[in-house]
Parts: sequence; C-alpha cells; structure tokens
Amino acid sequence: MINLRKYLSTTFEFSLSEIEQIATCFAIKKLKKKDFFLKSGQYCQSVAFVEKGSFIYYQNIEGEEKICDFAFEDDWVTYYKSLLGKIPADINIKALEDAEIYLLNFEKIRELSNDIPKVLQMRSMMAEQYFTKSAQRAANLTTLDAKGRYEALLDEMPHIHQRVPQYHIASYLGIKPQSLSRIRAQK
Amino acid sequence: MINLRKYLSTTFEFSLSEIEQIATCFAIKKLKKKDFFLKSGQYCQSVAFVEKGSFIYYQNIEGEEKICDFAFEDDWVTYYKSLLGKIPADINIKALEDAEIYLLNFEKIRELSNDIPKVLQMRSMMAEQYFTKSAQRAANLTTLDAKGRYEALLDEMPHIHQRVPQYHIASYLGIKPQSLSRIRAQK
DNA sequence: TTGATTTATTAACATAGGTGAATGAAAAGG
DNA sequence: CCTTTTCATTCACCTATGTTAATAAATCAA
Repeated sequence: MINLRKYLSTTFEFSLSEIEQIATCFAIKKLKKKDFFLKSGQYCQSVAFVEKGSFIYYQNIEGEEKICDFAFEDDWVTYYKSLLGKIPADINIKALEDAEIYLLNFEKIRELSNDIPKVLQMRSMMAEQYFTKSAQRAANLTTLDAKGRYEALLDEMPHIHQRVPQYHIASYLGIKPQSLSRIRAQK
Repeated sequence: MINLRKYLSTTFEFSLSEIEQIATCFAIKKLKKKDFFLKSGQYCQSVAFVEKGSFIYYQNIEGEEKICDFAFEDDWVTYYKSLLGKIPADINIKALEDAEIYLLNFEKIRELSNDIPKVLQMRSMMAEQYFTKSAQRAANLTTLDAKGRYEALLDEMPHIHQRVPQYHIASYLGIKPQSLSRIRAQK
C-alpha cells in the first residue's frame, strides 16, 4: 500500500489517522497478466487504485480489440457507466502485466464520505479526471492528425512504449499498426 | 417548467410534492440566440435543464469553432470539468436558438440530495450520461468512417438538421463541411 | 424588398492513412 | 534450448477525406 498511502498523503493531504481509516476500507487484489478487472456483461461495483501494473480498457468490435484507455500506477480503475448506472459493462478492463490493486466498494465510498468530508473532494477528482480524459481523447481525434495524436500521447505517457505493445497504442490512436510504424519511421 | 416537471415525473417518478420542492430550487433563465451559458475562462457553477432551445459546446482552436457536443430540450447542460474541479472552463457553451433553461446551483443539489435521496439517482444519471456521451463519441471516431458517424448521429438525433447548421454537424463529426456535403450527396 | 453576408454544394486535385502481403525480430511455451 | 506464435517493419497500391476555388442558395440586416 506504499503508493496508495503516498498518493492519499501528497495529492489530498489526508492526515495519517485519516489515511489509516481510509486504508482499512480497501481490499487488496492481485491479478496476473491477462486477468480481468472487469468483463463485458459484468457489473462494475468498485473503484480500484493501481498500486502496481497496467491495464487496458477495450471493446471487442468485429473481432478486433479497440483500446479506449490505459491505466498505470497511481491511476484509478473503474467503469462509471456500469458503476453509476448499475448496468452491465459493455467494455473489458484487462491487466497487461501482473498487477496489484486496492478495491474500494462503491457503498464504502459513501460511508467514508460521511466520516471524512475531504473524501468528497477525492471522489470529485476521480470523476473529473475520468470525464476529462475521454473528452480530451475525442477532441484530439477531431483536431489532430495521427502523428499529432501520437505525440500528444507520448507527451502524456512518455513510458508507454515500455509498458504497452505497439498495436495497442495504434488502436488507442485510432490507426492501424502499420500506420504507427510509418509515423515512427519518418521522425 | 412544463418539460422539467414532466421529466422529473416520468424519468425518476418523483412524487408531486417532491417535484414542487425540487422545482423551487431552480432559477429560470432566458437566453437569446448566441448568448452564452458558459464562456471559456468562467467558472461553471450550476447544471441547467433545457426547457426550450438548443446549445453547442465548442472550443476555439486555430480560429475554428470545434464542436464537441449539442444539447436540446430535456437535456442537462453543464461542464463537469469546471463544475467538479472548480477550475475555469476551457470550452464555450452557446445558445443556438432562443432558449429557456432552469439553473440548479451545485450546492443546492447537495442540499436537495439530503432531503430527497432519490435526487442522488438523478445526479448519477446526469454524470453517467455525460461521461457515456463523450466515450461513445471517441469510440465512434476510432471505429467508424465519416459516413458511419453521420448515420449514427442521425440515428441518435434525427431532427438535428432542423436545429443545427450543417457546418456545425460536420465539425462535431470531425470532418469538413465539404466532406459532409459529399457524404449526403452519395446516398 | 434589396443588397450583403453566411452557408451549402460541386469539382479537380492532393495527401494521410488503410490494405494486403512479405520479411524479420521478438516473445512465448514447451 | 528449439519451435511456434506474435509483433513490428516495409512496400506498393488504394481510398477516404482534405484543400482550394467557383457558384448557388439561404439567411440576415437595413
């Protein structure tokens, strides 16, 4: 829980006793590479802090895995559409590497928010980051060409090539692996 | 407030007395065509129910208005990134037609949620719709060609051509007006 | 209503990115 | 370790969308 504690302390300035209280609400879970945090059809019932490892969000469309998001250490993993709407997920969230995550049940968040008002601030920030990410991706898809989107991604996640196979990066960018190769060659 | 009352009654099955209580928390606002609900740089501090009229969300990028969303009757208008993050907006929300909206202050929502728990359900649904819309748009941008995206939009908003100029539709789809003309011609 | 401005259409040409196939490199699995 | 499978690269060719420009149609403002 090293990363989680550090995150709670530096990002939100929770006190040590608050951190203890919050930490007890999480359940640890270890996932092997290729294990699923969430499978299409399942109900998402928690948010998870990524202590270690990486994840892809994707949809299976016409036999292809269309990547719509990544998550790494210090990111939150969840699927709001299913979590808030209490409906089955229409995407998959899969570990790309062996991972260690801390699960926080949706109801537990409510209880925590009552005890520690600052948790509300954390909830807001989680939701906000989540909204902002997909809105920004849509904006990039309409305003930048493939090379521009690739550079924006490298800017945002400089180490992505060390963690994610290139064909997944291409899928996230909305292009074919061959096109990403071409773009990388011409630099 | 006819549409708002009907919406609260049919979508969430609030009772008449609950609807009265909720309704008193809203402030009416009338906007002329081209008036702004939110300007880039301002803080978004409320959500608004669209009783009448239409809105575009857009960013000014290199002199062009890049449309990222529309809103019509029975939609909620807000900008979560600014509302939740308490940061200045980086987009504009402008009335495309004369409009009548009902404003609900962010703090008022909290108070209402305490009095009427079912308001939480409404909040969730608002957030969920908001997130889902931009995620779906990003998915369409990576999985469909321009014609497919246009057809998906017509499917979702059949009357859009009666409410929104075509060059705004093209911008939302991520193509040039000439390309949308070409797509429309070849059907 | 008239003239000015904005918006939509069409066409010829340019280009970014897709497609299919071949090759080699890297990773996985016994 | 060797074999198999997956992944990245390159190339030749194709297609969808962008670009520029001209014109027509629609809308706005006086």
